[in-house]
Amino acid sequence: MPELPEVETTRRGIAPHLEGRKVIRLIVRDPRLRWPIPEDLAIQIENQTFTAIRRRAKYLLMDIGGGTLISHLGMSGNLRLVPVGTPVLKHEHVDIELDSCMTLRYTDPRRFGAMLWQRSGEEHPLLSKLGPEPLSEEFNGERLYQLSRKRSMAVKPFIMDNAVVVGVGNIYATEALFAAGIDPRREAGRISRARYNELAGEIRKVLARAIDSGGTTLRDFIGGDGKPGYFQQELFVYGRAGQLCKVCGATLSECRLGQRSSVFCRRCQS
DNA sequence: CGCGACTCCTGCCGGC
DNA sequence: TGCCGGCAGGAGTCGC
Repeated sequence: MPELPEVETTRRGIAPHLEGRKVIRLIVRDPRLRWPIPEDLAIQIENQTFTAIRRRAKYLLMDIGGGTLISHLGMSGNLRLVPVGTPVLKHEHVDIELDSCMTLRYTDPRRFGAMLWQRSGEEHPLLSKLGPEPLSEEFNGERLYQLSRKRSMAVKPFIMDNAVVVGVGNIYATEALFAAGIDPRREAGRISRARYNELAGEIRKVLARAIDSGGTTLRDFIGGDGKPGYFQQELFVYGRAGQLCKVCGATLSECRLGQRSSVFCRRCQS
C-alpha cells in the first residue's frame, strides 16, 4: 500500500487532527516491528503535544516533546484516526490516544514498518543517506545522468535506489519508465542525458498526479474494502503483465529486476 | 565500492 | 475443500 503518494496522503489526513493535540497515552500491543518499538517511547510522548507532522521520503516525522516520532509503513502498514473505544482488530499494534477523543492507530500485518524515536538535534541514521525528494528542485535529469555514469545495474533498480531519489517504489518506477519509453532492463550507465531528462519529468508527473488523487491505494487509509484503489485504473503497466498495452495493443511483458517484478511493453519501451 | 541475493512477516491467490 | 508454493506496494544487511 504505501508508496510516497500514499504516505503523503496519510500525512495530510492525520496532520490536522494531531497538530496542537496532546498525547494522553501510548499503547503498544506488539512492539515487534522491523525494529522493536523503543521501550521509552511512552515517556517521550505522553503528556506532550504534537507540533508538526512532516514527511521525508516514505517516513512520517511527527514532532512532539523533545524530539520526533518517526514512522514507516513498510509494505502493509497503515496509520489512521479512529474514535476512542474503537474495537481493536488483529495486527493493530499501536494506539496513540489523544486529548480529542481520537486515537491514532497503527496497523501493520507484515510488520515491515517501524516506529522509532529521534531526539531533537539528532538525525536518525535511517534518514542520513537519503537522496532528494522527487518533487524538489534538486531532483532532475542531470542528477540521474551524473549518478548513473559507470553504473552497470538496470535503470529500474537504479531509480528505486533511495540514495539516488527517494520515494520511487515499484509501482511508480514501472509507470514512469513506461511513460518515458525506456526499457526497465537497460543499463543505467548507458542512457542519455536527454532520456534521463524525460524520465525525471515522468517520475515527477506520475507522483504528483498520484498525490493529487489521494494516492493509488488509499483503500487501507480510508479503511475500505479490499481491492483496487481508484488510481489503479490509471496504471498503464503495473500489475498488467500478459494484458494488452493501452497505447499500442501489444501484449505486456514481465521480468524480474532486483527481485521485483517489472512489467513493460516491448514495443513502446526501448 | 557496486551489485545482487537474502531477509524480515502475514495474507492471498492460483493450481492441483 | 484443503494444502502448498509463490508472490506482494520496502529496504537494511551481507557476501562476493
